[in-house]
Amino acid sequence: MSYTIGEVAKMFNLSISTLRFYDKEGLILNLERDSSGIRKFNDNNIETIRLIECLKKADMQIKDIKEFIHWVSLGDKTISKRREMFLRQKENVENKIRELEKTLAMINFKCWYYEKALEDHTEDKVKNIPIDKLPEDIKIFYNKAHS
Amino acid sequence: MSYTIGEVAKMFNLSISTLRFYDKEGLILNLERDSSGIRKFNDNNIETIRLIECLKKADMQIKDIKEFIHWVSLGDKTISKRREMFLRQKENVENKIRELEKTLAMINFKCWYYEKALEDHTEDKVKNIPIDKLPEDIKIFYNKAHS
DNA sequence: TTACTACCTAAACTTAACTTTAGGTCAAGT
DNA sequence: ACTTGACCTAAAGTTAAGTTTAGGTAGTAA
Repeated sequence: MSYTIGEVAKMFNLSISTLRFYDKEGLILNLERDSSGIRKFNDNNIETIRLIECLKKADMQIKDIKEFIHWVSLGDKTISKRREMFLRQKENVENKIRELEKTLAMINFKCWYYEKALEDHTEDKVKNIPIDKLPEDIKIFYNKAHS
Repeated sequence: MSYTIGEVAKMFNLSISTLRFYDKEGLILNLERDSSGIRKFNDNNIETIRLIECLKKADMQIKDIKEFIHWVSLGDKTISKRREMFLRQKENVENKIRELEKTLAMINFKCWYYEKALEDHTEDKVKNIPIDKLPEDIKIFYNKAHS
């Protein structure tokens, strides 16, 4: 199975120029072309793009993804390096999830706060509720957001 | 209680120039100065910075945070707008967490993959295991990453 | 008095990750 | 024959979010 750049762009919701940019950066190993120079993406290339998207979500930089791809091209002698990279990224993403859960707690607190302000037609009342007088479930959000 | 810019920078692990940049952008309302022009951050300003950091983690842009802060300055008549903004951000962050959980599944799969490759001293064996022959717990990672 | 540290401003610079532009090829349809 | 649409390249441009630079003030410590 092989795909054109336009098909792949739609598949991943990336722009065509982004895919060309990844290719130019050397992120997509063994990307073949037809006789007139048009890129033909195979399933392996698709998996690479899925991986790139994954590593981008983990906030890895292109230059580091590039380095990883280079290790792949060096074969079995870099297995250990690559494993360590993924172990680091695992930590990374786990931390990021924890951070986002704190962020969500802050946002949940604010949602409650503005719900209350909307009921009261003013912010003044809810603003002055001391922390220990907050409803128990809301106090949990507040404390998580400030931890 | 009031704090210098250096103290606040340490408190949030931000650079001093970042805090000045936020101030210049108008993100910190009612930030006072002493007689020689030195910024004095009060508890309210500190809460604002905590909020900015939270909204940044939700991937909100400075210009949108600025808009929100502007709404705050307009008082009670913008309560509804502000509430809607937090409701959108809640969706946003929840999606982000779901995405990161998918990312984590991919990374967990890769960790297993390279663990196996390390045992085998080669990638060749693990690379050729068909999806339906993967250990059940690993198949879960694989499927989640490809969902 | 001089040195040090922490603060200040305005403006120029940086960086990553694309995106846009300008100009071109190629196959298919009318 | 010609137009359309999808592809191509190299190179310049964009954008956000800071960071750095250059030059200055103010309080303290030896």
